[in-house]
This record gives sequence, C-alpha cells and structure tokens, in this order.
Amino acid sequence: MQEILVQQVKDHIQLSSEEEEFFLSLFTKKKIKRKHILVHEGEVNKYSSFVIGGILRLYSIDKNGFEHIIQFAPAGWWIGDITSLLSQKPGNLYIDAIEDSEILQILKPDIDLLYTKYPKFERYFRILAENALAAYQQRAISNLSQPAKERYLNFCRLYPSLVQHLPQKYVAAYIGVTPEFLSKMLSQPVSSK
Amino acid sequence: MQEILVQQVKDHIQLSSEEEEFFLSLFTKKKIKRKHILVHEGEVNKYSSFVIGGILRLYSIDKNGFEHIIQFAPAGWWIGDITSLLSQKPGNLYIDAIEDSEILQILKPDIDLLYTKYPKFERYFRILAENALAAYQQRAISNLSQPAKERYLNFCRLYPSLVQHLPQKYVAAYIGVTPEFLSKMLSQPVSSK
DNA sequence: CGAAAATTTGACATGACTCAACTGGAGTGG
DNA sequence: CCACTCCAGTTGAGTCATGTCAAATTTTCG
Repeated sequence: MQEILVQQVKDHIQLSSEEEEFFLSLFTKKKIKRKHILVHEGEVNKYSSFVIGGILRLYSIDKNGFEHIIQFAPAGWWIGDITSLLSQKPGNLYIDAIEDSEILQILKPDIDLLYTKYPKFERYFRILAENALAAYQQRAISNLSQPAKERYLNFCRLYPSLVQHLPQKYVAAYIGVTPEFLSKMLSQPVSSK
Repeated sequence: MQEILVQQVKDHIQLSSEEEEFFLSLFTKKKIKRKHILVHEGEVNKYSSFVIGGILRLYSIDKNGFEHIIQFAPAGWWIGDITSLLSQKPGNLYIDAIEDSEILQILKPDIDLLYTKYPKFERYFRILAENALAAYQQRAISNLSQPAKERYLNFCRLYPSLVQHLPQKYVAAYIGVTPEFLSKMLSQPVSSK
C-alpha cells in the first residue's frame, strides 16, 4: 500500500533496499473517516502526511466562519500546514478528510533524522517543494488576473478528475467565490474558452 | 559584494573554503537599470537570480494589458520564474528592475552541476523552497479570505521596508486591486486593525 | 525646467456577495 | 420500504465592494 510513496521517491532518487526500508519505517499508517478533522487551528503541526487513498483538504476558517481551501490532496499528494511545520508554532489551518481516506504520517523530527542519516532525501523533498512552489505561483497569477469564471475553468483544466468527486461548494471555496455565486455561474452559458 | 549570498547559505549549511569558492564561481554579476526587463514572456528561463542590490519584480501581464505582481525581490532574495526554470519551457512571466539593481545569476545546468559535485547544496535550496512555499500558502489564504483593505495592511505588516520604496501602483498590482481603488482606500479613515 | 509618470478624484457600471426561501437527493432509523 | 432529516444546490431581490473611464493634479526624473 505504501508502494505509491516509494515509487514517487524513486522517480527522483535511487534507493537501496536498506534506505527504502528505513524510510518506510518512519511512517505510520492512519485511516480518517469522511469529515474527520486531522489537524485543527491552534495546534502545532507535528506530522507531514502522504495520502494513499481518498481526498483531504487544507483550509482556513475566517472570522465570519467561512472556509477557504488552500489545497486538495488526493492519493499521491503530500499535505500539511507547512508554516506550522517549519516554525513549530501553532498553525491557523485545518485539515480534514473529504472522503474516507488513508494516509502515511511522518514526524518532523523523523524527517530531520532521515536527512541526517541519508542526505539524498534532501533531494526528493527539494524537488517536491520546488514543484509545489511553481504550482502556487501559477495559482497566485490566476487569482490576481482572472475573473471567477476563468478561475473555475482553470481549475477544471488543472484537476479534471478532482472536479468529478468534489461537492461544488468545495470548488467554490478553492477558487474564492461563494457557493451561490458558483451555482449561478454554472447555470449560465459557459463559453468554454 | 557576494558576501550576502554566502552568508545566507552559511546560515543553513557549513561550507569549506573550497566549496564556497566553487559555488561563487558559478555566478555572474549583472547590473540592471531601473525599468529594464531581465526576463520576458515567451522566453525559456535559463537563470536563477539572487539580488544583491536594488529591487526586482516578477509579474504577469494579462490579456487586457494589466500587470499583476507575483513577487518583489529586494537585496537578499532570489527571483525567477520557477515554472519555466523547472520545465525549461517558455514562461509567461516578466522580471524587471524597479530600481537600479545588481544581481548574481546562475545557470540552471550549473545548479545541477553544483548538486552533483556538492550534494549538501540540495539542503540549502530545499530550505529556501520550503520557506517560499510557506509564504505562498499564507498569501493564498490572505487572497481568499480577506478584503482589499486587510490585504493591504497585511502587506504593510509583512514588508514594512518595501512599502516605503514602492510606488503605490505596484502595491496595488501585488494585492490585487486597481491603483485607483487603492488610492481611494488610503484616503479614507484606515482603522489600523 | 519640462515631459512623462504617478496619484487623486468623481460619476457611473458591474461582478460578486448576502440573505432567505425553495428543491431535491442521500443517508438513516423505524 | 417509507418517512424524515439534513445537506447541497438553486434561485431571486437587493446590496456592496471594487472596477472603469476620464479629467485634474502632483510628483518624479531626465
């Protein structure tokens, strides 16, 4: 079941069976039921999580009680409040499961241990962070320069398989509109480009 | 003049003088005059740039000709269209100098060479990417959940020294409002929190 | 000093939000 | 298998935040 993680790592660095074994030994498997909260605002994030099944989301709740989704994480994705993870201070984000899900968790200190013992893992996580960075830059552009309709189309182009599974209101909370407004948008003629 | 770069690297990894020397040998110093364009949409980005003086900006131009700023880079910051750098495909962003500036440039292949020769540099760039990632996550939250006035105050809190130097319209293009609207906002009573 | 760029201001337009009511499944318990 | 509830989604009327355009004014910098 953790092959998906190992496979992903091996796409970037070569692993001996000893390294692979040690790497996997640092993870704990965990199941999360739909709607269960994994990380709560105010907590110090101790774990990074790799999704092996289901879908999770990373989001904030603003002062008016509205949710805003920073990231979806289907199988094969990492998820975590990186600000809290790095600073080891209480975070302001939530993580919960949109569907029944299964994840592999690794403790922050164990990642550091991993780097110390096998520095080659720095490479994997560097590449991971750089790719995520590129994605966030693209999203920042989209948020700044496009109206809601195009942000929606953009999202559909980028994550076609996600759009199927997600309740519409989550898509709204990701692209930054109210569920009502998204609904109205979709009922109108959508010039598909 | 490149001490600022070396110092920053040394905050994260230890360097022998040989490593330091090799590292620096990969960079080319370059001056850019105010308003001069360093990177143009449609180009494949070959260089990553570290700013040692002045201020640069990374931005896109939308179909209506409006500029949207992704990032400012004062001295001590890295700047580059990471999407194009990683993919080695033509980018859709611009980089130019807001003031007369000076940068150190390193070629993508030379970074890879550096990783091969001294893998410890993976660590420095991993940390760099992770910190940038955290900043982009925070910005995504701010964009999604806050109205323009708070995004402005947020920006002022985060980059107080920048706000001084920047023409107001650049701040507007960063927080995602028109220059006219920002001007109106500022002329009204700003409850400072 | 003079031209060009940045900022301000005002009238008006509109995209997106609010609130509230209604519809239609999906899941649950009897 | 029905009845009930509970969300998600829809729809509409009214409002608000922000944008547009254009002109006037100030600042910047060559």
